[in-house]
Amino acid sequence: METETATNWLSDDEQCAWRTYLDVNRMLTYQMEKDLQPFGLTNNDYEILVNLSESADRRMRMSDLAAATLQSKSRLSHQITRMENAGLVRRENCESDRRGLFAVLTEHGTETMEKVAPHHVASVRRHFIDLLSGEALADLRESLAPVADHLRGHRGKI
Amino acid sequence: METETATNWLSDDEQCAWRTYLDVNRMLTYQMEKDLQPFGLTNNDYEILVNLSESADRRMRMSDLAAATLQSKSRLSHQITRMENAGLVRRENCESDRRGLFAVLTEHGTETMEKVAPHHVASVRRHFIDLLSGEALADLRESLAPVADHLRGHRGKI
DNA sequence: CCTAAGAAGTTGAATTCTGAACCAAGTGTG
DNA sequence: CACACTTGGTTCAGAATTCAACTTCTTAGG
Repeated sequence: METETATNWLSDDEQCAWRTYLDVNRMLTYQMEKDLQPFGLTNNDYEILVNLSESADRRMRMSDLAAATLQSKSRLSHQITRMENAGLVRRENCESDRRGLFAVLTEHGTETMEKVAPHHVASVRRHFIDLLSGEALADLRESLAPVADHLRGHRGKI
Repeated sequence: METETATNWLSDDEQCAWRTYLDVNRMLTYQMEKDLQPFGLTNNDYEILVNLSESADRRMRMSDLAAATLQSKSRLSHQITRMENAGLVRRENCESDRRGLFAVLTEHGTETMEKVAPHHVASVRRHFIDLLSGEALADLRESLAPVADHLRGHRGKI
């Protein structure tokens, strides 16, 4: 009597879709990183800058920023230290909760963001957005949104 | 006279699609990593194992493996060293080109692969494939394939 | 042949990332 | 109020990654 459940392997089509997805993923990340390099920024740096620049007062609590970027507190702490040394952000105390800190975009950080953003958008267009039809893009969003929701609800679980 | 070209910012829809894509990307990577952890493997480890196990004689030249996984030679070298220490692969000399080395799956590597693969497939299904309809999956593949081709042709360029 | 150029890999130092341990400050409960 | 518990964040040590030499072997030219 078979107790082990037979593995539900991926069909050829599924396999192919999955691999394509993985490939795009990796190559796109790689390319974005390359396109950011001339400006002395990494993908991580840029993501922090985006998050801060879109927040009220260009500031975010460390833990919110960590959650938003799906990084560990530890990693974010290091990351912000580096960006602080680069003059892009600074840490500021939180009045209402004295354990807390804000990461705040500096003037230089803001300028950097304004300078780099157009190039980054161009890069995103060139290597992704503009290669998809409007319909394909809409489909992509609709297909991926439930996946995103699923994964968001799954944080930290097995 | 304006010499600078106005930036072609992303529309709301484009922005949303792009962010969803990025989010799925990050969360999915994270989740795959977590699901592999109980087996003592990382995503990188697993990818190497997949590549090797699908190759003739369960072996690949170091540089081919590096190209296939989009890693630098250096990184792959370190990675293989680690996996060698874990008994998953071994290095073997190449007869026809004495500079060359093969990374070869060991018996233990093969067994590990056989043990882990079903769980990994289940994970891929649970967090991605099974959340998409067959049609969505086909669309995804068709949409992403040109992106993959574009990026493949772009390796290393600005 | 002999040499220069290039390809295959490795190595080592500097940087980044991870995970656990830690400190300090807020929260809630009897 | 005092206690334990949680939350916000940093720090340290160990592991992984990057980057720039460096070694060995191959190949192409003269």
